[in-house]
Formats: sequence, C-alpha cells, structure tokens
Amino acid sequence: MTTPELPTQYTPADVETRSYERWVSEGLFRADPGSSREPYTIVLPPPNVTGVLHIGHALDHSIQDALTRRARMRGHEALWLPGMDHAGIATQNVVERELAKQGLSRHDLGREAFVEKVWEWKDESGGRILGQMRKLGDGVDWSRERFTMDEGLSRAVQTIFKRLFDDGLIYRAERIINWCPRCLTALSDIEVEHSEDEGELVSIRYGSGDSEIVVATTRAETMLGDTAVAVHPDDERYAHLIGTMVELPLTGRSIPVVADEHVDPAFGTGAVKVTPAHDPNDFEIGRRHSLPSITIMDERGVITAHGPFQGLDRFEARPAVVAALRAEGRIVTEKRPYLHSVGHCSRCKTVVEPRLSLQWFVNVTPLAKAAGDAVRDGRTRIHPPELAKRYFDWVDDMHDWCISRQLWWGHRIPVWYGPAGEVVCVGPDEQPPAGYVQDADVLDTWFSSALWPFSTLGWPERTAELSKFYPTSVLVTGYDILFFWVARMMMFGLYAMDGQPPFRVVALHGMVRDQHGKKMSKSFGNVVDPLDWVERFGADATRFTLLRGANPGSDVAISEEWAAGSRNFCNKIWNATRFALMNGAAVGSLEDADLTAADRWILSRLQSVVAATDAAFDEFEFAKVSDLLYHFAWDEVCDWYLELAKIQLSQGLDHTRLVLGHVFDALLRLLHPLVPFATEELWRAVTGGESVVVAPWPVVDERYADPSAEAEILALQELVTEVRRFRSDQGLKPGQKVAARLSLSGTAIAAHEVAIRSLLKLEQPAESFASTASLVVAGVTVEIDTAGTIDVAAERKRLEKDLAVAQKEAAQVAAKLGNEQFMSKAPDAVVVKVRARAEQAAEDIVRLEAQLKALPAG
RNA sequence: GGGCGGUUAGCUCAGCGGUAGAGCACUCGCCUUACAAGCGAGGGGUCACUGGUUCGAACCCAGUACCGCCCACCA
Repeated sequence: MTTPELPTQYTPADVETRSYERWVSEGLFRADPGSSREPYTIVLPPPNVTGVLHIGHALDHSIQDALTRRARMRGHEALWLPGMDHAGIATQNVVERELAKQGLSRHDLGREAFVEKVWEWKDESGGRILGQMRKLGDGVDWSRERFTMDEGLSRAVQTIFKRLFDDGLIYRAERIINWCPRCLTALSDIEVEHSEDEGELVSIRYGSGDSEIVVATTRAETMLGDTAVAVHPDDERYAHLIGTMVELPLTGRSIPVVADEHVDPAFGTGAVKVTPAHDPNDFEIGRRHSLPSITIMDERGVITAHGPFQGLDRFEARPAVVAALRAEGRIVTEKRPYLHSVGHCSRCKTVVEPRLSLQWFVNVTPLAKAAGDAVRDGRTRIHPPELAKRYFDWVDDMHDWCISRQLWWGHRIPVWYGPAGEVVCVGPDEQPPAGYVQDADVLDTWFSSALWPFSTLGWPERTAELSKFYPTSVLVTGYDILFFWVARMMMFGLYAMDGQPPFRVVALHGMVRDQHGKKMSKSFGNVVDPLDWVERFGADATRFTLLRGANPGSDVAISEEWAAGSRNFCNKIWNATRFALMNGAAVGSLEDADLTAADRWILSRLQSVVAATDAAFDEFEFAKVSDLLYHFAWDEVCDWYLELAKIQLSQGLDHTRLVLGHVFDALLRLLHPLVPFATEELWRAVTGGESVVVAPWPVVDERYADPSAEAEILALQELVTEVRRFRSDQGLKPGQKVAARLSLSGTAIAAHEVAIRSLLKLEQPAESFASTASLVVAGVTVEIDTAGTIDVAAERKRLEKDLAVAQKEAAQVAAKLGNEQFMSKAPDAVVVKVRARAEQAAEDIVRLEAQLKALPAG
C-alpha cells in the first residue's frame, strides 16, 4: 500500500470537487431496476426551481444522503431521485417581478411569450440549484433527474386528473374561495396564513324604530353586499323581526331577517349581517335561505357597487363606509384596536379576500380516508409519532381542495368547453372535440407534487423502475409541509397505486434556526447560506453541523462556532488517519495477532459503537449517531488508543498496525454517510480500496466484545487521569520527568507499567528514593518523588476536599443500605451498585487519610 | 376557541425511575515528534414552580406560570 503525502491540515476544497466528479462519472449513485438487491428509495423533495438552496435544504439533503449512502453500503440497490418543482405561483411571481423592473406585466407579453420567459428563467435558475447540490455532495442518481413539468410528469398529471374526473372525485363548482387580490388567483385553504391583526369592530344599526337591529362587523364595506340579517331561531329578542324586512343603510335596499342555527346568540348582539358573495359562512346561510348574492368587489378588491364608493380599494372603502354610516347616525359602537385573525396570501402576504367564483375542486373525502387509514394501520409510519396526531387531525377533517389557479405557469387543466358550455375532460392520448376551448386555468402546483413518488418512476406506465422502487422507503422532509405535500402524496399515491402508499416511513425533521433558536430571516440578518459555509468550513463540516442537531421533528439551532467545531472534527479525523498511515496502518487479518488489552479494548468498543450507531440510524436519531461517532473517534480512538499505540509501536508490537488499520477502516466507513468527502480520501489511503461509497457497512462482531479488557483500560485511564491531576495541581510542567515507584503487582493493570510511565513521564527512582507524595488509584499506589518541591498546602487542601466528598458519599450510601424498604424493594442490580459504591467510598477514605498522613509537614 | 411540544451549566441541547451530561464559551498549564482547527487539568446546575406517587423523582401523575408551534367559518 502506498502512503500518499497528506497535508497536515485538512483542506476540504482540495478533495471535494475531485471526489464528487469521480463518484458521478463512475456511476456510483446510479440505481439499477434490474438489480437483485433489495431496493432502498428516497425521492428528493423537489426544491422550487426558481429558488436557491437555503440551509434548510442542506439539512434535508444531508439526512437523505446519509440514509441513502448507508443503505447502499448495507447492500441495498439505493436510489436517491433528484428533481425540481415548477412551483407555479412562486415562480410566476418571481418572473413577474423581473418583468416589472422593465415596466412590463405578463399581459404585455401574452400567455405564450410569458410562459416561454418562465422556461428560460427555469433553465438558468435550475442550473444553479444543481450546482449547489453537487457542492453539498448529494449522492443522487442524476440520470433520473425530473422536473414536475417534464413531458412524462405532465402526462401523469393529465392521467390522474382524468381518472379522478371520471370517478367523480374532481368537480367544478361556484364556491367562496380564498382569493388573492394581488396574485389574482384562487388559493387553497392551506395557502392562507392567519395572523392576529388589528382591525376595527363596528356595530351598525340596520332598520329603524321597531325594526331596528344592530349588527357588528370588521369588514364594514361588505355591508354594501348584504342580502339579509340572520339571528338565532330561538332568540326571543328578535323573534318578532324574523321574516320581516329591515332597511339596509346607504343602499336604499331592504333585506330580510332570517333565522339560522349558525348564529351564536351569545356573541355580540346576536345578530349577523349576511353577505353571501363575500364570506364563506354567509354563503352557506344564503344557500340555506335562498338569498341572492351581490358581488360588490372586483378581482382586485376594488368596489364595483354603484354609488359613492365605486372605484375605491377595499381598504379605502372600509373607513369611507364607516364615515358615511356615522354621518347618518348608524354607528352604535366602535372598538379599536380590535384583534382578530386575518388571512394572508402565503406567497405575497396580501390580505386574502373571500370571493365567490367558479373553480375546480377535488372531493377529498374518500382519498383522505384512505390516507388516514394507511398511517393508522401501519402501512406508513410517521416519525416522530407525535406528529402523526397532527396528520390525523388534518386528514380526518379535510375540506375539498380547490385546485384551479388563475395563473399561466403550471399544468393547464385538461378540460375543454363546448360552445354551449359542455364540459369534456380529455386524457393525455385524446384529442379534444373540434371547436372546444381549453380551460384557461392551471392546476395548483401541489397537484403535480402529490404525484412525485410515482410520476418520477414512470407512472402511468408500468415501468421496471416503478415495480422495483415503489413504494419508496423513506420520505424525508420538514414538518412544515406535512399537509401541503405529505398528506396529498399519501392520497394520490394510494389512489393511483392501488392502495400502495408512497412511502413506508415519513421521517420529519425540523426547521434550521440560528444559535438562539430564532427563525432565520433576511430582515433579521441571521440567514446562513450553505454554500458560504461549504466554502469556509467544507461540505463535510456543514453537513455534520446540521446532522449533529437533527433530532426527529425538532428544530436545529446552528451557528458559525459549531460549524468551526465540525471542521475541527474533520481535521481531527484527518490527522489521526494521517498518523495511522505514517505508522504503517494496514488492513489484514487479526486472527493470529497477539492482541494487547489496549487492542482488545478498542476493538470491543468499536463493535459496540457499530451496534449503537445502527440503532440510532434506524430511528433517524442523527444527532445521536453524530455524537456517538464524534466521541468514539475523538475521546477513545484519538485520546487513548493512539497514545497507547505509539507506545506499543515503540515496543516493536507490529500487529498494532493491523489494529490501527482495522479501526480506521471501520471508523471511516461509519462516518462516511455523515462526512462523505474526507472519509473517501482517507479510506482509500488506508485500505487501497476503490471507493468507500460502495464499501460494505461495518457489522457488529460479538467476538470482539471484551468486558475484561474494557475494565482494564478503564482502570488505566483512572490512574493516568488522577496522576495527571496531581501533576497539574502541583504545577509540574507536562514534559518534566519525575521519579516514582509503582506498586502494580496483583492489580488489573499490572501489565501496563511501561505505558503508565510513558504517559505520565514517570522515571524509575534512584536507589535512595524518598517519596514525597503517594496516590492510590485503582489498587495501585504511586509514590512520587518531587524532590521536595511539592506544594504541601495545595495538596492537603485537595485531599481534604476529596476526603469530605468521600465521607459524604459513605454516609449517603450507608443510609441507603440501612434502609429496610430500599433493601427489600430495590432491584438486585441497584443494590449491588450501591454496595460497590460503599466499598469504593470506604476505600477512598482510607486512601485519602493515608495520603494526608503521608504528606510532609508544612 | 381546540390540540401539541418545551422549560436541565453563560448559550444550544442530550438524558426520561437508581451517584447530574455533551458541544461551544470560561479558568489554569503546555508549540509533548498526527493534529495549536491541538494536548492536559479544572470551575460552573435547589434539572421553571407547587403538590402527589415511590425505599428512591430531572425522569411518573396533577396543578400553576411563562415560551413556542399547529389547527379553527372569533360576525
């Protein structure tokens, strides 16, 4: 094996691009549907094609890459399928903003030219994202990259639309929908974000004299479209008015008073103004009472009702209407500020206006039922389970899904209308009848995203990919799109794939936040650009930082200090491996090696770390995986084994090279899913293998479990640490050699005298050795000659403090052992432990008293 | 209004019934021939509060107080 010259400091940039291009060109990430290996599939949640990857994507991708890489190493045919989403409304907005800079609107270009423009934008922006993914090291199968508006995926969209339409699960209806007056499109319920906003609640007197009735509203301008006042049927205050007409101020119209169960008599005055065209509840009341709907606003929220308010924006009209009412003495009370929940467009934050319009809907009832059942019966497991409840709450009470959008960018609705308004839904292979006109609208972008797990594998064709890789193994995504995306993939996947859910496990992660747990936002200036970190700390360190905080379902707080810490870890691994190589580490059989306790200890520890790593990986506990490997590598391998190995090598124990080779081979493989680049470079150097990407995952080997070696090294560590403490307290310089006598015979670490003396810089004493301090640890007495320089007062203080602790411990433990109830009820293992503590405390007391006594006077 | 989660060292978090942990930050000493992005030794916590269960509670139960998130047709 050749020992390449590795630089003394890890410089990520040197190795990252080199490795990545090689991985791709050698096809290591390619998945073969014809393989006989068990499949492992993850579809990448497709990022928005117009965006750039943010640190949240980096987390999402790091997790998926770690899972896929480990699965591949474990012998699975691993597919991580990449792609991007056309993100209808978001993308259209971005391109429109660009046009606006040139003073143009999409209407200036016309539909065709505008869509052309968006495609151009998509090519440019999408390319940027692909570059970012390469920089992060995403091990995706590039040969299978997809885009939600690809020909194949468009075909899938039309196919499922047609199927749902034929099954009666897609319908067109005039309903109150959420309308964004800025984006000029309908929105689904979940595209509306609610916030507590300040408003004004005004009470308005309708009618007069005996027919007077007071209603309250926060949207005064809508009174122009009122067509009734509703009261509860049992409300005696208004019983005499039910069925009568009252005068509607400002309009010269009279409207009926109707009785409706929906009204809460205890709220406000118990009377509600009814505006069927501009409020979803009122629409329902209107329907129950056959009330007319009067639309008073256009699609931009401008008042169209004839009169003095015509042409005013809704927010100008509101105070104007109130002022006019006040002038007529119609205002009874005004409450301001009045906090109430207001819906905003999740894209542009404009206040949403409920609007009566003709739209396409999915009847979700049967689909949502199936989506709930699949999780309930365990076909799909949601992880962490706490979040499953959220899923059920939503799926069990889902409203029909408004899928039409008045946009130009997206999948055009595959429905044509005849001259007399006849409707025909056309599948992908059909021709619309002559003279029919296609619906102008496009589908909600989440409609095509919902097909992602199977449309990307070739559905509706029965492809080899589909039968090999569907259902996918795990879906990794943030809990924020549980409803938007996960639930809808479940619905459509179960529907299209004959009851087979799209994934076996949904592994939800949290949001990335700053070091104080604050949300990242541009205005706050705490946004981390993953590429910036990749440049400064390396992709490995960036990924490791994110994974170290990634507990299932919980948010990840990160900071630059942590990224630096992760980079330091990579550097540590780099240098440790470099050291092993410099000392001839090699992979070979350990069968005939005469292993020392230190060797057996590290091998024993290694096999239990493999087991613990597997357990944590299986539960998506990435923070735990990272923590385990971090501490094993740093605290055990580097801090202890390498130091002991140095001594063994100087003693000529050549098999140490094989142990080093074995440990680093395994450690680098374990770390590879988290830290792909550094491990690739190092693993190749250690083993001479082609690529760690396709190296087998370490397996637990019980034969290496060695409790007695572990106990032995633990005792060694205790002794060394205690003597180091003494040296430090006494101000002995680390390099300064000190004479000492060791009484090792009969102790567990009798064989380690050379190591102990070497680690602690203890020399053999001269003939006339007079000890000035003695320490007793792990059954060993260390008598140290410090040539009279010992600080007696400091050591006495220290010993007295330790003695006090030991005495307190002894008292506590004695109390426990004297407690009958404890003795009779505590499990044996606990009693044994407590007894051991009692013995230890007693020993400590004797030892410390002796040490105190042995101190020279001073 | 309904639901869920949190409150442990200065900061971010792990631990979830048997002697309080990690990373970073802090103090002291070290360029010890893999690594100063490092090495060694330390300091620091009535585990939010109040009750209860238990031989034993950071951990289980009840309540309180803050904090966060999700859902909701609060006129």
